[in-house]
Amino acid sequence: MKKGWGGAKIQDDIIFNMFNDIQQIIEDQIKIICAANDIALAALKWTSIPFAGEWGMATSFFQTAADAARAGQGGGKPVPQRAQELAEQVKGQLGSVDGISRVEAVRGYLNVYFETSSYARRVVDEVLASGTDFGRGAPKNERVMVEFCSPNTHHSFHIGHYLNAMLGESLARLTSFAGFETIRASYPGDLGLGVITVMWAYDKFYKGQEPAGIHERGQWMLKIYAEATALLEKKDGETPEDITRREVFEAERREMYKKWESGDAHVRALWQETREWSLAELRDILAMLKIKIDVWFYESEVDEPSRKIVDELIQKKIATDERATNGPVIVKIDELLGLTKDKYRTAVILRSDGTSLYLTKDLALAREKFEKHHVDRSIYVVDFRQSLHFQQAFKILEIWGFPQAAKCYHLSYGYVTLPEGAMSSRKGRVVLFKEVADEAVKRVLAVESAKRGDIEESQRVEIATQIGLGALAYTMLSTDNNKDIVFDMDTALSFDGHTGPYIQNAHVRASAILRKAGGTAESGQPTMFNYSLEQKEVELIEQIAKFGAAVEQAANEYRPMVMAAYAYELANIFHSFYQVIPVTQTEDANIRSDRLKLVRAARQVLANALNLLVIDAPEVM
RNA sequence: GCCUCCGUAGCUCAGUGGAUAGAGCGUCGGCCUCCGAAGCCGAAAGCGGCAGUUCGACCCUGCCCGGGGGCACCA
Repeated sequence: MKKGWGGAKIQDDIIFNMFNDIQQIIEDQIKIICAANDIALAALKWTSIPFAGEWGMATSFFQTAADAARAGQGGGKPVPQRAQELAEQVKGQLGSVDGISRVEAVRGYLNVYFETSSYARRVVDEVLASGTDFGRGAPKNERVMVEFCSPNTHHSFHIGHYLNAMLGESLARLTSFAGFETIRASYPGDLGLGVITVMWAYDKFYKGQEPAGIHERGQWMLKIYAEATALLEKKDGETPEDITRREVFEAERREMYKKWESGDAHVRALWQETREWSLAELRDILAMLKIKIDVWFYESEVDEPSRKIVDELIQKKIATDERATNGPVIVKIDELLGLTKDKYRTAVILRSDGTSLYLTKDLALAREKFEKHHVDRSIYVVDFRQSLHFQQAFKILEIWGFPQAAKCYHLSYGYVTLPEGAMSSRKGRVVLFKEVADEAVKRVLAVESAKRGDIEESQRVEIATQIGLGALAYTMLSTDNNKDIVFDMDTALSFDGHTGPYIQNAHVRASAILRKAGGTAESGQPTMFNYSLEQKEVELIEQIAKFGAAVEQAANEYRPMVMAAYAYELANIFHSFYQVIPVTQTEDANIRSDRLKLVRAARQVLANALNLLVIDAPEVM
């Protein structure tokens, strides 16, 4: 396990969690054989056999051989050679096991091949019996809160916010599916200088001119922000008049900030109105993305209560009060921990003027999450620039005495950059999500109309929306979160290859086969698989069986990308299967029935995986 | 200076302490009288550098080189 909480290490053998009874029998036998031959067996680690087309599990004897060599045993032979001898010895003495077709010893490995028919039956029947619950983890008795989708108000929703939303929602679906009780929380930043800047410019230059549409208004506010920033910014070659004007503007903005803080009725009303515009846009986009936030924390509502924790931290000798000398209240984290090098450094938790900071609020909010919402694990989906902030916050929570601090996790992610460089709200150079989404749907619709003129228009639009958003979602989730995503419109909206639509298309093809076969034609038949399965069938069944392990890994490591990779792999195998394995045209009725079941199972797992990626699974496209 | 993330094929990205390092795009070459070609099959091409740990390192550790981010009253 690379990341995530300190839970149990993910075992490779979870891949075989449907068959761990068989694995246990083999393991017990190996132990008996080794004991009988006076071999000190090292811990057995099982992996899947890395050769396509055959299905089984493997373990190596390198560690056991190395241990023996270190102990002066093994006759001084090279480790690989000795490992091979051990593998052969075990193979020779292993009795026949029900469900195992054959065993081989190769290059230090013991390969145990499953008897194909019985495993195919188990996998396919399990999927069909569980349906949308296939792959769901057992209840973990822990409550997880995922805080995500926390844009600042008074700006429009851009693709950076969209990346955050997709990461958070996918992660929430993953933790929930893996068995954790999951709460989705949003924490919009609805105060601060950026907010005041927009209000000032609106009030002074644009009052009452706002467009009616939710998104038009959001984009319009972004334009105002960029304009206001330009007006307030020092520039080269300013005339004295320019400077005077700029200073007057700056004074007006400061004045408005003060009025906001003192609760001035006009400024507060202006704030409420403009703030609501942003929140309305946010709610609209969340609805479009099928994201339901459970708990809303507004920065403005955390601000005042957060100051109360400062006294407590001073009392507990965690914080140092320097206000007597016109200083702030600080926490000398490194000093408290006795660290000599700069690591967590010193954090300010209250300005010298008595106002709170981002950190103050996050500390107060964390306590509320723990005490009021009884959160055991707290995940923050916030970009990587704030990693020091969260390290400081988590460390202070730990010193403060919250055991949950150990289970706080900052899911950081990289920038969404444009081919021409970084986005910048201040410069107004941002790619707005709504524009991209509209363009995506438009492009898909063009393809759709050309290929599927037979589908009626209203349905075409619906499908195009599913495919367009699927392409965007997959672009966001298929790169690991610690890397920047270069957002190129043509790449993000491509529908070929390693994309969301490719996976959706596999689901569509599976649906088409089942449709053609006529509903549940195969459902009354017992699952047999008592014929010689083709390589692509075995590969497909194997990938289906790995779904539960992928869910566990993605949830445990907080990495939606793991699920994105799994889903692509499954789609890829299905497409290959589709190409070479006839299903509806199979003459043998029993084989046809089994293959239909396999297709139904594959479609189910594709749908389950897509759902975890916040992507719809259409039946036609 | 300190902390942190990153460096894998021309480009964008996966991946593993051990059996042949995988995809997509791009390039080149095949496949629609056969469940939909948003597809399939094939070819060329790769682990930044130097040490160390280990039976075994692309993976772990240290250093170096190259790039991003952060470092007391922004969020």
